[in-house]
Amino acid sequence: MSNKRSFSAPVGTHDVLPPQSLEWERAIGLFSSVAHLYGFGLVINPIFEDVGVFNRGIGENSDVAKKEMYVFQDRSDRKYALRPEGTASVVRSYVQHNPTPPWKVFYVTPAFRYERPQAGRYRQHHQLGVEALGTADPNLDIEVIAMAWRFYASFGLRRVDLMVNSMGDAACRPQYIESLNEHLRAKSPKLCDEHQRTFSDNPLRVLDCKTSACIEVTQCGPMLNDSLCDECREHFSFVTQGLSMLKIPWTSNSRLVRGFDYYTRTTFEFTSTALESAQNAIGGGGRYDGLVEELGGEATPGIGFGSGIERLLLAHQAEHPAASEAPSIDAFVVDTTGDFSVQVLMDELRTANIRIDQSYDGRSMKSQLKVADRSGARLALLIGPQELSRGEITMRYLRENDESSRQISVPRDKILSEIKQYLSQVKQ
RNA sequence: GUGGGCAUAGCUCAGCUGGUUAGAGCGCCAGGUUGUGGUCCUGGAGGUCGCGGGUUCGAACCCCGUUGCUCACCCCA
Repeated sequence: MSNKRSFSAPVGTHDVLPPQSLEWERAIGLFSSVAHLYGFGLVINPIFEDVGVFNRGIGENSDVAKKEMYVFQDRSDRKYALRPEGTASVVRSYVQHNPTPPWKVFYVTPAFRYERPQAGRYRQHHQLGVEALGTADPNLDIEVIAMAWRFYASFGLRRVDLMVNSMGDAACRPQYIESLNEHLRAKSPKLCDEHQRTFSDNPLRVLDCKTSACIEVTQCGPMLNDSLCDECREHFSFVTQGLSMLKIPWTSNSRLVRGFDYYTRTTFEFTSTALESAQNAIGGGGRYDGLVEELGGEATPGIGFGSGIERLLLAHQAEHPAASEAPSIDAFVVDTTGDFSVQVLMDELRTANIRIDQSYDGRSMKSQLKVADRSGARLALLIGPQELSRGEITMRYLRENDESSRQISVPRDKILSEIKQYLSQVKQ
């Protein structure tokens, strides 16, 4: 042991190691291919931005901007923040590059928020998501939600609930907020302790409050979906009809107020009913028709969706506790000769897309076979002095039980076809 | 920002009202079989009992502090 002090990952962050990282690869790979099915292309943005991108983007009064951002100054005293979510960065890059709309992109990114960690909540978590800018067509809302739905299903999640709502737009929301504010002001002594003080900062947040006091007050107050203007009402009804046509089950939740200020019209959230912890939202999103303008671009509508990878994996684990892992290599080379020809053999097999591993440090055959077994490989390729001198390889079937047919001798130049044949036969 | 629980081997954990060389299972390494894994048997390595202080003849155990982990509130993914 060294006497140097050691380090561990910062609070609220985690190392993802094999074999668990295989699940990450699966989630990201699947998401990428589903996104391509819907015409989205990959966008890669910096993980830090001028702090203004997020302050203006997600709203200075949001909890995230007020107290959860990782803000820092670099050596030239510029003020930056680690991205707390994906959308604002993507919109910033849309404004900067001015691509031809509709611009449909997907991303996979870490996201940083300074919060106390707990089950399903971390200081660095990871999100995958899509953004589509340049059209207010409600068909796009349907596609984005349907894409998320399809992604969850193909990932293996069945116990997912979808809630949708409309937040109104610049025409009708200010009026609604005003009437809600009036209602809250009149009933303010009946609100929960916190919202008695803070309701006027962002009255919509009170709708999201889980205390019975606030629920009682808001229940008898004005409802968002009753005060939508005709355009918003029509948009919302088109989206929900579309979801029903696609047989995607949804429920309307007029209390669904998401945490960022930029949302307009459609908002939605997916929760996993398999998750027992308090953090059961696995993804969500909505329309943000004012955000591009807010970040200095031409007025451009947009809609997006984001999902937390950690929560996806938690939900998957909750639904499939004993999911088995596919072996990650095909054949394990057991070599007791140390001859260069073995290195050449492995090179040849890998070139032919056979996944090969070996053990190191000149261990005994018994010990190497033990490692071969543990590796999950179906085949062991034994090469000792005898095989070497005869130009043969002993191919041992590690997953066969019948002792009499457990291994065969294969000429060196037939080994590749023999391996391929065996693997294709067991893989189906 | 607030509150609860927990820190003993790589992992999961035992360790009695404080008592002498700190344990188990799994994992790892080796041997039993000098060319054969997954079963079995034997042996081995691996711990300043999170860290610092205090009480005591004596502390993994009691007290205080501290750090970390964890769960919940708030909010979110």
